[in-house]
Amino acid sequence: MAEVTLKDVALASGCSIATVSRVLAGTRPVGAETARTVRAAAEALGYRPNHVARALRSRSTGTVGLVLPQITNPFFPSLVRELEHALHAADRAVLLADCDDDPVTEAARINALLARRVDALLLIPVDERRSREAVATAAARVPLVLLDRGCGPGVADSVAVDNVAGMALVLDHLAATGRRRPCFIGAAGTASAAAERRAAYEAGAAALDPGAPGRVALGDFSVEWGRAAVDRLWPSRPDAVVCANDLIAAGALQRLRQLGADVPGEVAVTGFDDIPLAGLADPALTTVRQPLAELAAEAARLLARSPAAGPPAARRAVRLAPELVVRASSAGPGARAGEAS
Amino acid sequence: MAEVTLKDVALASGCSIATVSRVLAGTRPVGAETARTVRAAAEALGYRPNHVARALRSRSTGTVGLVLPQITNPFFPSLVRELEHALHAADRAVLLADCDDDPVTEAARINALLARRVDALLLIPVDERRSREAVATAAARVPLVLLDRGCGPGVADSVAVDNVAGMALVLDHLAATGRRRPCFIGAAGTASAAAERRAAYEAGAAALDPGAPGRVALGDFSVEWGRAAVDRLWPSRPDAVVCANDLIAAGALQRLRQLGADVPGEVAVTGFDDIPLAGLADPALTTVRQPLAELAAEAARLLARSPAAGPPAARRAVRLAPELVVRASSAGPGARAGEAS
DNA sequence: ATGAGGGCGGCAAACGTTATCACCGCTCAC
DNA sequence: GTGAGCGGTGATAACGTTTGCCGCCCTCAT
Repeated sequence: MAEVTLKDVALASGCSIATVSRVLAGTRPVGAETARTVRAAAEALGYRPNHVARALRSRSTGTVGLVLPQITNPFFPSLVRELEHALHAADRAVLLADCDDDPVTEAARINALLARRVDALLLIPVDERRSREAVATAAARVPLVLLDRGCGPGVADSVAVDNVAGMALVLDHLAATGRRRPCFIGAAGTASAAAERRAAYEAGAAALDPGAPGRVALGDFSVEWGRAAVDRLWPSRPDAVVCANDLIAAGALQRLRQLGADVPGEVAVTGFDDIPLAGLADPALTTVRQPLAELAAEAARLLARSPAAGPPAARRAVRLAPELVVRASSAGPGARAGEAS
Repeated sequence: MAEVTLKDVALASGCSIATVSRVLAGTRPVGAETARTVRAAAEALGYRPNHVARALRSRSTGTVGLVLPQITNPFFPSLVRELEHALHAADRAVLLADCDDDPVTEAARINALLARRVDALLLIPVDERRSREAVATAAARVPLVLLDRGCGPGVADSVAVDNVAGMALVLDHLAATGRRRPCFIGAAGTASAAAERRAAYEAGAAALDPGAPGRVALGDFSVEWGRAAVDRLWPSRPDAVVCANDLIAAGALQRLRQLGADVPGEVAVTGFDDIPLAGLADPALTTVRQPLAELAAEAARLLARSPAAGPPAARRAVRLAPELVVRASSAGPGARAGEAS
């Protein structure tokens, strides 16, 4: 039951510790015969390498920290899943940290992870501005990749969905299905997702109808705000409600139904992110799906880069193309509610 | 920028490495004057202890593995959040592993975590039977606490909600609001949550109405099954549909509405777990809330115990009391749909 | 005065690996 | 025939801590 170490295997296979290490780690070529003997001995003794010792010596823990604002935000679990799988495939373990949507605990968690000597950090910043300092200092110590949301220019590498393209998909779809009077429920603040989606809507809607690009209401990314915004926007009778994410859309949908509006007959509703809830809403929500697996793969790839790599200008910002998922909530204006599905 | 170690601090403060270690770790009493000097030096140099070296020497990484079936299951994120917080409060980092609902990858992840020398394992087993072996061997190596679901008797300590009590709360509530012809949509299989909730329903319903304890349909814990089960059960016109979890209930609700049933006027629907979706459903779902924070705290507490602690008989199985959350989906039979809220 | 005891502090040995260096024996080319 | 080159191997020094043990000095009781 005692822990079997390299020394034991060396003893049992009649060669030196160094050789055993080389065989097992494959660091350097080693004689075929010796290799076989060593492997047999290791197997027989049930040797399991000690990652801690390895980490101490090689100065690399094979561990990456994953820091996110709130795991309970329904958009994150799917992303976390993809990240976990991508990283595990690269033999890296994931140290999870939940920030409670608070920049202060975020900084604390980052430090805790750094103290644990993570090889790299994957981070979804809580706030564009208030996360910046902690992120910047962390980025100076380990490779760091920003996910989903940005954090100011040149702070670190980042990978996210192309919000502008996504919003364009939505507007094109609405235009193609005959909607002419859209409005937008978005989120205030400078967070990249909020700002980009908002700007993209305004640009796209203006192109759609130069005369009246539709009203815009700004709150936060929540169901409650979706409900409240509908109360504000519905009186002007838009024929499409474009929402900055699925939570807002879920709230909007709920309130519209309570108000007796016919979705999608009278008004279409669209979301963004394609969280699991989107397919379950009634009517099912048309939305923009993020390429989660690709985002994760790209993030994992970026992580391989060196820590203080070059000047800030050298930061990369990867943007991946989203996909439109058309569901019942945006069926043609003539359609009656519930007709789809 | 080079890493500052105990040696540097020792040099700067004019005492030995051992003393510095003792001051910083508080292992043994040390002179007040010396302590101050050391602390000042450490502060000045920006010393940050190396957890890896510490782990190697002290044979404890301060890390626990969290293994779960599928982070995308909407019940888990809230639980993960509580666990992360509870563990962080105890200065332990969380290594996350997602099993894709597959016992084989589950075993692989457990081994990977063990190789990383986690101090303990927190595990939500994928399957009552097929997870058993991997769990048992893991439990022999480190303290292991089973969460939410059991895994056979005496395999490891476990902490979960009291499913029987929860189901009783639901049935009492339904009886009190005049429902007399309940039915149950549950999950097949031996998983503890499925089996316990099913058994509890049967016992409770039989007590409610000895003549006809209501029909039971068994599938899995999914929205799709909820929809399908309603098709099977609705023809017999129950006045309450008791679901084994919220996903099933969401599906049932959706299908019932499609069929034109009046919820809750004609038929009440209840769920279990109180996932975020429950409050968003329409009508909002009456359900049983799990005491997540308490579950997490209890799990963290149990983790402190020793590894191969005593005979299997000594395993503890903590059960915590749930809470009934009454929402619109089970308002009195006389109520019209949408009247609540 | 002297021995016992206790509070502090230092030395050095682990912990289990990987990395550096040297060495050995062989082949090949000159 | 000898030196260079090279694949394979072994000693051994790190990596940064914690910790057991010893020794110092000061105090107090005898």
